[in-house]
Amino acid sequence: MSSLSTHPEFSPRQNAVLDSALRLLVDGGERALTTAGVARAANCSKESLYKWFGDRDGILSAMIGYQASKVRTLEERAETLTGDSLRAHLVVFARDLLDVLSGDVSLALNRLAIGQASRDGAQLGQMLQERGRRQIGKRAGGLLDAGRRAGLLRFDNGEEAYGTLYGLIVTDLHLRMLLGEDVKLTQQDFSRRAERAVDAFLDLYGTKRQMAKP
Amino acid sequence: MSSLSTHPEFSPRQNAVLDSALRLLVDGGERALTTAGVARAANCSKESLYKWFGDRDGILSAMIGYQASKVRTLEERAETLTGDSLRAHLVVFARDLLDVLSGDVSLALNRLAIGQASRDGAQLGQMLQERGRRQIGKRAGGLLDAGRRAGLLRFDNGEEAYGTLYGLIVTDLHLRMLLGEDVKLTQQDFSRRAERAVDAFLDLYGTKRQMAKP
DNA sequence: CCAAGATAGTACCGTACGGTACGGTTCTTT
DNA sequence: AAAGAACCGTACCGTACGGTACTATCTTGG
Repeated sequence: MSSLSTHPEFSPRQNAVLDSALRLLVDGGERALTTAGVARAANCSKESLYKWFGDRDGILSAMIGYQASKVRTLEERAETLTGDSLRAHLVVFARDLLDVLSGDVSLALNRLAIGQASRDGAQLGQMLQERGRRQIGKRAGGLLDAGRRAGLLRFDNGEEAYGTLYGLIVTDLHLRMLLGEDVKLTQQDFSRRAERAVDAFLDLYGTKRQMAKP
Repeated sequence: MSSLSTHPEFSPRQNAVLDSALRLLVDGGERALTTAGVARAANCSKESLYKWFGDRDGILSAMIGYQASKVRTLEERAETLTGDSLRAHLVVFARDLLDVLSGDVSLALNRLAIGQASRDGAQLGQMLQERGRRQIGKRAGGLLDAGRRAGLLRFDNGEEAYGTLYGLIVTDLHLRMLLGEDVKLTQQDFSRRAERAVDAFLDLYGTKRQMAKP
């Protein structure tokens, strides 16, 4: 039970502790994330940990909230869209999405939340969903809406269109990385993957006929 | 360290034990999967567990191998393909894929493997990948190849085409379910989702022009 | 019927971890 | 400067779990 509702957040000192905890989680997985370990890594006492975050679950929640607050999705202004600029914006979005999903902190937190999903009624999973996907989904939604207003895209259901775009970009890559597949290997392919996905998406939802691949 | 290579598998009694263990895992998550718990649920002694499976990790590996051996992907013969029958086959495949991914045992095992991914060098994750996705991917590959031979599909890279199909079908649904989102809710949408995904796929890779949605 | 192996049930051991308590030190406030 | 709060470091407690040992029971083959 942590207060993650409005914007109380935490003090700089507490954020530093959360940073250490994230580092610990990334390096050693959940098994390494013991209260004693966090205290040692952050040079703080266990007593302070329990005072600040309540219990271990409170630390986990705080870690997710803190990380989400760090990864602010930059809201880009996309006016005067042309077919080419829309495609370029979409490709950038796709690359950013892939970069976020393949980040070690993101992967570690997703693993953590998935591991706890059957325990705590998916509290952490809901947080990740809310703070992570909703955020980046909003950015994509804005982009898609702008494309539609410019007459470049055609769709009725924005959520569905975004889902399609997401699926084309990510496919089963996220799951494979979560299962432990070497991330470095897959990262080399990101640019090509982003472009192919966007091309396919424009094939499906674009109003202008895309040029066929040779 | 378990011997999962060829086909030694396990005795009926041991399979029954693995069944109990899977039940336990599905009901209570990994925390509930203690050696004492498995022994109690299966009415066997801990000593037998360690004799048969070596250690706790051996039990986990055996569970994955056992479950994979149960879910045999039926290899369907798809000859004399027409445009309609190809679409029908693809829709069936999509539904089957969604059903498999949303199965409680599948979700529990994926959660388990993901939770261990940072620990054991992704042993379990590799097993799941190998036994799970490769299997169902082969079925899809056969279907796609048949479609291409019949002149109904056009693609150079079968893996890529399958990846696109997978992404269109699943999008981020698998991850959401792994994070704890209510599965029953999403299951209602499976038929529609399967059809939409296949339609989009045929839009991208089909040779005949699909009819536009009204 | 008996010996030998396998297994269930239980008791036991060591360790690791979540959570609490406490003494000593530093920082803040008045 | 004194008083008080915050905090670090450590010690401590209870429990839970992985793994082992032992005994009683059951099965099986001669």
